[in-house]
Amino acid sequence: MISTTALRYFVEAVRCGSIRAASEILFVAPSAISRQIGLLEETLGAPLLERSRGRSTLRLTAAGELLMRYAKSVDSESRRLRSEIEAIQGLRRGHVNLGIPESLIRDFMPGFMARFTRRFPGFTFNVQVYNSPQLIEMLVDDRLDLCLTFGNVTHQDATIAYQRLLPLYVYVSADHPLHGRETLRLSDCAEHGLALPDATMWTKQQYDEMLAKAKIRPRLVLETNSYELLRNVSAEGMALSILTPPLQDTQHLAGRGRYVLLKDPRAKPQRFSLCVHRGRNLPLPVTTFTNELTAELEQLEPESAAAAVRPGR
DNA sequence: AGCACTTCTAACAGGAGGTC
DNA sequence: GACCTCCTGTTAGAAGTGCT
Repeated sequence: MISTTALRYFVEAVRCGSIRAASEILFVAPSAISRQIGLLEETLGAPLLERSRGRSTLRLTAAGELLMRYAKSVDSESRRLRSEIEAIQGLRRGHVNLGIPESLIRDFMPGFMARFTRRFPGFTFNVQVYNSPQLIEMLVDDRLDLCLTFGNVTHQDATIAYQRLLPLYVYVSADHPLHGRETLRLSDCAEHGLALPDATMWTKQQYDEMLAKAKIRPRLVLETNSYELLRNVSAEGMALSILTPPLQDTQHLAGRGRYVLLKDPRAKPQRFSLCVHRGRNLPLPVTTFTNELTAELEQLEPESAAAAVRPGR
């Protein structure tokens, strides 16, 4: 019998590329994950991962590929089961108070909500757009049912329903000298103008530390509390900006520029989380919405999605 | 070569469930 | 309720690997 915990750990380790990274997502020690995967291998009688110490990433064996396929089918079946149970319960109406950061206004959320309301036409929404720390405050005050945030969630009354780590990218306009590069390092950006978040944004401190560690004093062209503006001034060629990739690999999100992976040891990936109020008994419609949202987010592969965003129109 | 990062193993702790 | 067993977690230390 395959343990669901072990299967969840295995999937997360594969998704993160390392047991260490998975342990941060799952909030358990790396040894616990290693042992669960070891027990899975013992149960199935075959190695699932090609491990190597150091900084190389985990690789799936043939048996591991089969198990990943099995895990996806289990996930798909459980969603189908949930859907059928919802149909039995007649769950087609409800209201959701949702909080999202500005960067999701055009990336992912509109498409997801449209798909969701096609399935659940009786649902209505109130969507509030704020910075991540403000969203958490609103969540724990019960002004929101759930919220999506970037950055570490440290509030003791907020609990994380889903999260993943997103690598950092540099947004480069079509006519910029760095436009053709496959990857960039922080030192590559040093001689170009940068547009960065201002002090009201939680990412400012992270970026400041990152640039300081790289011994780079950026030529700051613009500071703002708007990620949309950061992206748009970069698209116009005014400056480079450091951003997370779009969650959805739609061409139109690339605009006039492209996202180039920031491949630098000092560039730590950003945490992207779906949060709910700890201990709060959520209404069934909100739980349904949360489950659907989580399921869709889990289907997304942000790194490949970002790589797929090619130089645009 | 030294450091940082990672995985693995052993020892131990605590919770849940079963039995008396 | 007390005791036992099993499961799953943590911590500490060893050892391998990659980067500078």
